[in-house]
Amino acid sequence: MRRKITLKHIAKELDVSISTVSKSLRDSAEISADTRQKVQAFAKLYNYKPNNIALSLKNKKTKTIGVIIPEIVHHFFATVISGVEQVANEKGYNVIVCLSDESFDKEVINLDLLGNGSTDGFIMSLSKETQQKKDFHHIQEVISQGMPVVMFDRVTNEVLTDKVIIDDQLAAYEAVQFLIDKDLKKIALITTVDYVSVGKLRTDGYLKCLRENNIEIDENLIFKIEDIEHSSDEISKLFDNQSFDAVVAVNEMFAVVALKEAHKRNIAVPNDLSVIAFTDGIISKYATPTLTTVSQNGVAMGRKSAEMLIEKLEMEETETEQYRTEVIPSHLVLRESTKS
Amino acid sequence: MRRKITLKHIAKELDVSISTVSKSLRDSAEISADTRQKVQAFAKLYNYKPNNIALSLKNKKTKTIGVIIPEIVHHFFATVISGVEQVANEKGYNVIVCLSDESFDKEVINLDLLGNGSTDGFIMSLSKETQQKKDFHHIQEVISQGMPVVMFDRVTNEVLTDKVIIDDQLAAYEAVQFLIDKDLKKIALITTVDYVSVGKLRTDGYLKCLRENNIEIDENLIFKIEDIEHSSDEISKLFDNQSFDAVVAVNEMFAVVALKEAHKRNIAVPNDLSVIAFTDGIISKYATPTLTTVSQNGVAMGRKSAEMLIEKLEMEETETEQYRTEVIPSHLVLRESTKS
DNA sequence: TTACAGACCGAAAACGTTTTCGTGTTGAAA
DNA sequence: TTTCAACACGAAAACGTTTTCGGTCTGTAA
Repeated sequence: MRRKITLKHIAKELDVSISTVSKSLRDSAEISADTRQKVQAFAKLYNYKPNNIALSLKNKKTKTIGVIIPEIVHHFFATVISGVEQVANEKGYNVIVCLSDESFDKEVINLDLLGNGSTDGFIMSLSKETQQKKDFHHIQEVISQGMPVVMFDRVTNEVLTDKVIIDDQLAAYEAVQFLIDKDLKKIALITTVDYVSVGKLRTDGYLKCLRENNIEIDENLIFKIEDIEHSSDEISKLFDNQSFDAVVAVNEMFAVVALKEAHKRNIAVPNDLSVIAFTDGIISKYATPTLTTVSQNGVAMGRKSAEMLIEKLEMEETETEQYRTEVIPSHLVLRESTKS
Repeated sequence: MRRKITLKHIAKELDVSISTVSKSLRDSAEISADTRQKVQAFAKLYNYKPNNIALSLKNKKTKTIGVIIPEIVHHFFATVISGVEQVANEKGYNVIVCLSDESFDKEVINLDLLGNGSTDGFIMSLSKETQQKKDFHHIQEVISQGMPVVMFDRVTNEVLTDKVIIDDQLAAYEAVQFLIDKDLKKIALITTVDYVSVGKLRTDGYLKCLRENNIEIDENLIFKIEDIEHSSDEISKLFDNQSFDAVVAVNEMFAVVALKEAHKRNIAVPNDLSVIAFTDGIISKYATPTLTTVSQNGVAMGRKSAEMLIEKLEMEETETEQYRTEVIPSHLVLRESTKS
């Protein structure tokens, strides 16, 4: 097992100094063409590659960015990582992924661990628990130590960073307006509990749209679901007790469950019931009928996040503390679950 | 912006040597209780944390493992990462993720990049292109430099490593046998082109089972699809030209497309047609009807891969070159697309 | 008083780089 | 012959750790 070869090995073998080897490999004019050529040939032969760790230590840059997300088994987050990876790759960065599992403590641990030199900056989306606790000291901490942070999707205004979001409120507004334009008035909303920021915003958009269309808000049509596990029973109850001609769900799963419930009760979609889901993921494409959704372009969010972070990283330390919030456009993807 | 504090800073501030600080923090008996206490207090106050990069350089260990997968926007791979992350976390390792995008070149680049000190070992699943080219020199390369590699799912026998797989052939066999036991004889197979190792194995299992049940093999019922984009048209053709009473698909997407095609033609599932898919992912759960699948426990594969890799990493360098292949059990998850 | 043990601490090397600054040699110009 | 520039290379510092090996005290026993 050939061990990794270092400058020192080459130097000893060729009976020159380490400096000479280093300079030769970087084609410094300081070194004679002869020596340069000899060193380069030798290096190539033994497949020399500089040690990343040593470089990181020297340059105080790791060329890696840390991504901390609640979970990866979630199509949206997977697409975001994919986007991050694309531009990271283009710009010569590595991506190190950590999962918070929706836990505040794990988020703290991850940030702590990676914050000590492992990465140059962070891209993150808050865990549910963190959003609930409203405790952001760990994020503040890494920022105050000079690490740029970009937050996406689940963000907070209590800490100054760059942000990448979709305009959830507007998107919900537009989805509801779309339904109203089809002359649907009794629109149910299946959403999450309020502390999930995006759930809250989408609910706000829903409310705002109804209000502006002078449609009375029926609290019974707003259904807050805590966890996805029991969503089926819960949604069944909604169908039992209420009548409505459209449903907006804040995620795909809720929407599909509603779809199935309608199917079970012989309610025809989209003729008797229209359904719109948030998050244009894989489920929507393969549901029966396919789901009309609000696109939530994860790849674009990931790309934009990475671009913003890398820009910060490579900016001369001019210290112009400017924080931007980028809004990724979203639009309705029309499919079979709504009338055309 | 407080910059990161180092041993040197503490040393200067407290007017002792760096060695003393280092030893104090590790509670060495060499240092007087007084000094120790003072240093520790100071370190705590300024939230000192040792620099990971410096430690990596010194210890020649990074405590990170590299994961290289074809793509992440794919539920199965996401679950694998999740599994890897779980045990990595337990054992104090970080996970750095790279995507090959099914490209041989990107696989080489990633391996190359991370191989130079960034990670202690690799967990990977081959890209399609790599499987096609059968060129594994890049993997051989990192191995010969002393980095352990664990391959999962898409593996090759042409390079000696630990492996984690499911017995694809057996799983396919069992799925087909299940259908035969329900008295279904005309069983179609929707699979991928042969160079994808798992597609090949599943096809083999299908063939073997038919043979052993003395059912004549009808080549027209074996349908190889190159890419998922045009699968819809292709599968439609299959329905046009052939008649069959069951379908086995090597992935969820193919299965759902078949489901929809049947729906369109008023073929009742499961009464007139049974469908079984490979890869028990999120689509199967939400399809209509829900899909009976061969479970492919990604989390378990990820966990096992990580365990094997870390074991190798922490093994005394006894050089007992033993390579194991672990088979993750799979089983049928019965849902609505097959008769009970 | 001498010697020696123990307690306490610091210098320095090592990990693998890059880069600055010297230093010695050569050749040509004065 | 002297001087100086150009050329070719090496020594050493720096990044932040850990650890080995000494070294300097103080106090105690011989």
